[in-house]
Amino acid sequence: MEDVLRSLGFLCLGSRLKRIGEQLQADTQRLLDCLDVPVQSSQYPLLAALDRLGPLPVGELAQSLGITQPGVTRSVSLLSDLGLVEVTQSDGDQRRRMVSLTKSGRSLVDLAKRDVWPRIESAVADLCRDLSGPLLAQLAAIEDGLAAAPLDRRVEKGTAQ
Amino acid sequence: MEDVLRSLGFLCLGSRLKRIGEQLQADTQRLLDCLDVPVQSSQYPLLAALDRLGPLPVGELAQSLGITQPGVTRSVSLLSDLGLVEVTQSDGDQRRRMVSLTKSGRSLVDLAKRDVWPRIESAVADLCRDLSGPLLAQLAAIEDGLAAAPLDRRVEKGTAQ
DNA sequence: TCGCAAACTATAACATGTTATATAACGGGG
DNA sequence: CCCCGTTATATAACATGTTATAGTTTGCGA
Repeated sequence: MEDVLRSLGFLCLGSRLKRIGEQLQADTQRLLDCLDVPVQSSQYPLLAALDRLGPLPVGELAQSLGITQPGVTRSVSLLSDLGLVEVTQSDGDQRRRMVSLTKSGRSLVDLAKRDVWPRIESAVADLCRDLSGPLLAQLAAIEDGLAAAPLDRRVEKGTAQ
Repeated sequence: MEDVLRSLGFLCLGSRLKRIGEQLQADTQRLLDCLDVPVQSSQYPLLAALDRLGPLPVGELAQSLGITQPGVTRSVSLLSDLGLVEVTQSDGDQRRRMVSLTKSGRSLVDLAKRDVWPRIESAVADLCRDLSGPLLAQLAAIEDGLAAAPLDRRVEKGTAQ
């Protein structure tokens, strides 16, 4: 069965990038499920942003993640329900709501940084190893690579080094 | 403001690909809006699949697009409401529902193939021109390129050649 | 040939992005 | 000093992907 998105080349590049991204996130999610962490893979960028940049107001968090403010507001309230982040207003400006990691969020991030993220990163790096040449060829290689061995199968290989 | 996804490199590649894909689709949507076509950019792959492969049952359509069957079912019913595709059961197997372009869908695709898709393709090709090197570098170049001149600004340049 | 597992599609529930808009707080100019 | 535009966030409505599951047909095998 012909892969139409691939055949269309540049024309539907956006759809194709989204499709590959979803595949990667789904694979990552399976990894996380095995490791018994209670957060969707798509929430990690937000946690990583707070880890790297410290407490931030909603708007700046949105900017640093490259998504819109309503998206951040929703993720924050989700993570807040899970007890991983908290929202305070201590600042002088009552409009701004500072988002920060809770103790529990801090622990999760520290654990992830030590045990989980390196594995994921090495699995993805393994997938992308030796890629070169035009973008579309690299994308095709990633798709083929994921089809041949999903990320979870690349983790052990990656950490064995 | 640091771009966290970019800093994280391979770790959040999935999120980053999705973000770039969404950006491309949004830019494409703006192009389509100018040209007064009544369909979201994300529906074009389905129409293109029917154009390339002819009438297909829902399941094969899903396979050729690399998305799940419920996603196709919903898009088909949306496009069917717009009168662009139709669903028939003529086949021997009563479980299968063949999806095909209507006359109106055929016209839209023909028009798009002649007037719209070449412009989009050349704009994206322009964006990706001269890309080379490691994947992450190419992605960064695409993001920078889109920030500097969104797709709609690249159309005239592209068609002028 | 009857029954039941497999195959195909539809539906429900959810995830997470978007745009548009409402609400509340800030702060400058008359 | 108050009004009003600007800024920050929340909410609503929608788009479109997913997984899980229900409901029909089909067709094989006892």
